[in-house]
Amino acid sequence: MLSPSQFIENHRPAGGRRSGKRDFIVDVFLRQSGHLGADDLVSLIRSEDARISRATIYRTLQWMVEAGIARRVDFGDGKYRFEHSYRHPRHFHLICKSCQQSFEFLSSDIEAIIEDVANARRFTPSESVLQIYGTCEQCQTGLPSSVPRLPLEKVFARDALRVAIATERSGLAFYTRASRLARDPRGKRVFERLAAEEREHLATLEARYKELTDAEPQLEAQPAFLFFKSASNGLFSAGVEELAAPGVGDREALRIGIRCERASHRFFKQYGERFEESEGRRIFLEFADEERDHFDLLVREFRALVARQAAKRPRSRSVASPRGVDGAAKPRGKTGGARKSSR
Amino acid sequence: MLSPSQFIENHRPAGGRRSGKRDFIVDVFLRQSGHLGADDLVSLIRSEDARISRATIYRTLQWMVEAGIARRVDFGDGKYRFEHSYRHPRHFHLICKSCQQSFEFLSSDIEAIIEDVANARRFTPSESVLQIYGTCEQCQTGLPSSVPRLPLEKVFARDALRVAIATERSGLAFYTRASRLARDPRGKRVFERLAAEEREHLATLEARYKELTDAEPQLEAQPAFLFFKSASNGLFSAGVEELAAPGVGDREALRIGIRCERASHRFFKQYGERFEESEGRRIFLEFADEERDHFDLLVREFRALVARQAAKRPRSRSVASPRGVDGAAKPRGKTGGARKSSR
DNA sequence: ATAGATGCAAACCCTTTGCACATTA
DNA sequence: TAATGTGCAAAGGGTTTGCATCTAT
Repeated sequence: MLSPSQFIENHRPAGGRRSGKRDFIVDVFLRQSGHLGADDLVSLIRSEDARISRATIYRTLQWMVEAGIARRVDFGDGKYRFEHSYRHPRHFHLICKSCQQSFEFLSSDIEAIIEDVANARRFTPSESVLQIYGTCEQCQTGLPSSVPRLPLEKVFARDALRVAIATERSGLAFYTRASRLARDPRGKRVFERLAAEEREHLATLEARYKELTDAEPQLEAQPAFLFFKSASNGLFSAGVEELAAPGVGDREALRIGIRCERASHRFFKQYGERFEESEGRRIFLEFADEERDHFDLLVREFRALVARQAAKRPRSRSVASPRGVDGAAKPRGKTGGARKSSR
Repeated sequence: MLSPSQFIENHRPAGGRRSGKRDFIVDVFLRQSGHLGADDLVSLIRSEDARISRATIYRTLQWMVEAGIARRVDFGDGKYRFEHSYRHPRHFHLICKSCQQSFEFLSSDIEAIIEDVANARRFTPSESVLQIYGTCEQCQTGLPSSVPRLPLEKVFARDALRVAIATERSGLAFYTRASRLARDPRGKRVFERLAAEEREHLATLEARYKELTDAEPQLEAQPAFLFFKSASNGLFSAGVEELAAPGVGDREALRIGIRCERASHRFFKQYGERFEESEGRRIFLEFADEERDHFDLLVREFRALVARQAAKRPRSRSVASPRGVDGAAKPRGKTGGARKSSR
């Protein structure tokens, strides 16, 4: 896992030269957790006993933003705030108008809609800002928060694990059911094998989750950071239901599995990649790889099944070949048998 | 329909006194369609040959914002812009970073998620800002837009009608199917009657849609303003599918209808109410009323059915009474028959 | 008569910049 | 030594405000 200084080194642009003051400012800044105004940073620096001019602070903030170390956010009150991106993914904000505190969250569903809207207008989005203004719990009740705020980094990892676990669970349900339904003995074995794998992964993930929450007892009580509603019941839930439909044979089951694994792979890859280096990112990317492996296995199996069926009934009706994990139709291997088809 | 001056009068706060200059500024401002910076408004005023000081413009803008005539928006480039709210509902923005043009849209799905997120944090939202920055079509292709931009007001009305029509269509499908399925002759008649009503309303809405688009040939080509994805296939679509499930009797059908009508009523009411006075708002609110009428009819019918069944089989298993249109359990009328139940 | 609206210029706030000086490679 | 970073103070842009002067009610 990246240390703060490695993080800075990775982002330091070429051609600049080093300076103790800048390093000091960056260091102080990275140690903060929330959003700072330029002025807040000046006071921080001053309090940590260093005499650095306001202009340098501004220039360093700009430097950090350009380097990708910091993000500039605008809460609409006429001054900019800055947040660092070290183990801190891009996100949206809830902003309390009365105490100016802010809370962070991320919603994959909102991001998906944003994509849709932009597409509909043929607009190429580069960055989206969503701010919910209002009154926070404390300002309303007057009571202090019952749970102290933990660093976002941990909550993020927790939520990433939760999403992965939900997906794994629904995957397990899917393969268990599919293996029960399967008629073809070879297909049955594949589903059983996948179910076993899911069970194992699930155990690993749950252990990791336990480890994380044991180390930080307050962690489970923290409010959510990731709002991945469409994924929160597991990306295979729909597939499980589809299995229940009458007339679903081995081939259909494979196809559904392929679709779910592809969707799942894409989901975890997409989010993993857009996150900053962090445990959450690692969880997403590792999981994406696993899903890709399952995907590949299922596709191989699908091809084999089609080949066997074609051998039995050479004139059977043609079958669409599953597309690759990234959506394009995969060039068919030498397995042969499947015929190109419409629909 | 409200005229601009009525609109202003409705918003004018008590206790102020009238002034020709302010009136003039407001008038000029309301005649604009996009977003103006304070300075743009100053130039506009100057070009319309009036010598009004910058300070007065700023003060009037503030006055309008407080009165609800204008909204202040922040595109993140260090200056505020203002948009009026006359026939112009709150919305989100797509902002082109290269030409600074902005495009407006509204998504009920995003707003629903925002609610969820705020709830999860026990945060009381008062206002949400969503801005998608990026590059617009023209700036990318270099070509001028093929369709000239029409006033938002018309696009809004068009989209409101589209949502209403989709709902009406799905409602028609629902009642047609339900009437075919119904066993009880009285239930059948009710469903038939509702299907007939839907057909009639649908015709009215479609005529209105045609009228609107005939008057403005470019209207249909305008990009969408309302992104009501979850509603765009009609709020009864799920209900139609549920009817197809095995074992759905008259009572279940009524129940599904009640649920759909309630959801539909709420949806149209909620949005209708939050829109500024406009044709779109009227469409939403009128439609909400219709849905409420259907809801009431179905509930009466449900009670009657339960009563009849109870008379036949006095010891039948108990049945939940449908809740009122606003979600709370309705106080039962004198119809009697239905027994309080769990579940 | 008096609260409220207007004009002018100055003040404000946050941020950027010009220029002389210091530092790093 | 040549390019880059720093400090200071001044400028910048957008917005607000104090105060004297009008003007509606």
